[in-house]
Amino acid sequence: MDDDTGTLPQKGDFSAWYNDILWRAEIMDVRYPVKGLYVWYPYGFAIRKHVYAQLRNLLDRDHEETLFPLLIPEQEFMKEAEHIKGFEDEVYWVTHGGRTPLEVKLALRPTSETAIYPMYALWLRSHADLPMKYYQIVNTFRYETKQTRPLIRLREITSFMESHTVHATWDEAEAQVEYELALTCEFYDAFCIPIIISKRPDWDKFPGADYTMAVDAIMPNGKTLQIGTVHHLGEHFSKTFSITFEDKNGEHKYASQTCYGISERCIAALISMHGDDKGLILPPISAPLQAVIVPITIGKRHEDVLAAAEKLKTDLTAAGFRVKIDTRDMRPGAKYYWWELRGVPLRLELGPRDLDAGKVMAVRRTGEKTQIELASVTDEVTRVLREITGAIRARAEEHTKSHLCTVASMDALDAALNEEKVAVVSWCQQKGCADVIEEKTNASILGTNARSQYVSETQGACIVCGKPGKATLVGRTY
RNA sequence: GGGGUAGUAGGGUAGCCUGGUCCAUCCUAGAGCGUUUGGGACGCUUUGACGGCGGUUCGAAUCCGCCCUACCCCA
Repeated sequence: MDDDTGTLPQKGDFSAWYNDILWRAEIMDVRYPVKGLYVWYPYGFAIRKHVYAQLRNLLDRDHEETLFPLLIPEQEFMKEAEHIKGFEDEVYWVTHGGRTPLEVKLALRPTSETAIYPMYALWLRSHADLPMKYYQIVNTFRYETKQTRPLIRLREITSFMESHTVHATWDEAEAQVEYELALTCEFYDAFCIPIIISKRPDWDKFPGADYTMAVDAIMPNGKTLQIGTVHHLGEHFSKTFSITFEDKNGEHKYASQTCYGISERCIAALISMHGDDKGLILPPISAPLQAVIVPITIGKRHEDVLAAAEKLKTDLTAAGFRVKIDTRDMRPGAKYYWWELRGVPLRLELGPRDLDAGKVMAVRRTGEKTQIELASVTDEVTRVLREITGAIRARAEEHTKSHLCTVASMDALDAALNEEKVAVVSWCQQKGCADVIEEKTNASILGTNARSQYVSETQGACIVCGKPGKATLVGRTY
């Protein structure tokens, strides 16, 4: 393959690859003239639609979807002290209605606790109302001061799923945290994205939470991307917002709460984890088009081939697949590259030769090329798409496994990080030792209590002070 | 938070210091016509820009001011 034909940067240059593929594959347009705000192209939005449909399916098992306002009055926003401290530098304020200054400033939600919880206080009366499990998928605004990146660090998060649950006891809320972590695992597994769950250190938890469980994925360059969080809020917010209920004995008690969030970073992970030098690779469940039919129309067989392609499309569509025929006036080769860039999992090439043989050429985005019988095409496509999903998952797992290692000294940690790996070290859980680790390695403590099939819980001596420590993830982060 | 560099058509560049053109230029970019079509075809025709607002000037992509945006470095 000629070097000068591929214009997409190699995936090894991940940052350039990522920026380039977003517009080449028509996912996001970064040219909107406000910093940190980006535009979804229709193709990108179609991917989003399928990803979020899956998220809704999972949540709808036992949550209910709702919708709260974008604007939050200042006095509500300012109620919970820790929460304010965490967000006040990043809040956009609406100060005017037309030309009239507002008496009460209105915050554009950076997250919705302070919009939702005053209403929860009104809605919750009795233990019979519990548990309450609601979620919404909305945009949120944060005035990011660090460098913004499409889908990753945004001033308008366009697709923030936030779940807010209320429970009678702290233990029930804790069980809910576990349940939502399990949902997250299932969600990411559907898109073949390996994740690592860990408990964030205290200084990195959500402002106003008892503790934060975070979900990270390892990007191609070894940096981690936080793609989900579940927070146990304890009674911080219920005390502030008077979210109380009458228990069976008639006593008034504060509720215990959780919140849980996933944003369009999940799509950044989807793109980054699976794509290659040729472009996107979309797991079939997320692909706007699961198969594209490229008719090879030569000479007088035009009509025969097109008719056969139409029938093939009709059969596959009836079987529930998302399929399109590419009838554009382009050479077939150009179409192949076009759809490979956009990550379509399966290409079906249908020409006169195939037609005579009663077959169609099936080319997988993951590499293999086989002939399948037209007579049993829906069964074959079902099987092939399942195998493609399996191949994508295996590749992602291999990548994640190869970017993780366990080390026992600062030097080894530094070396591992420079090899673009995430490391597991023993750490005594003292802030002082964490500062030493973070400063010397220019990396971050991700968390403890790691849960991953790739990381084993180990006990050992803290790599800084030598006291007994716990297995802790350290990595460079986005 | 502090500092630096930059913004020219769909994308990429030159021009700017030293203000003055009828056509600036390159492309896997756009539009049109024709010949093509089993892994990125070719010919011809053609469109299109100086980030925004204001200032200086007979005249501004070029000089000045403010703003917006992007990228890089340092905390």
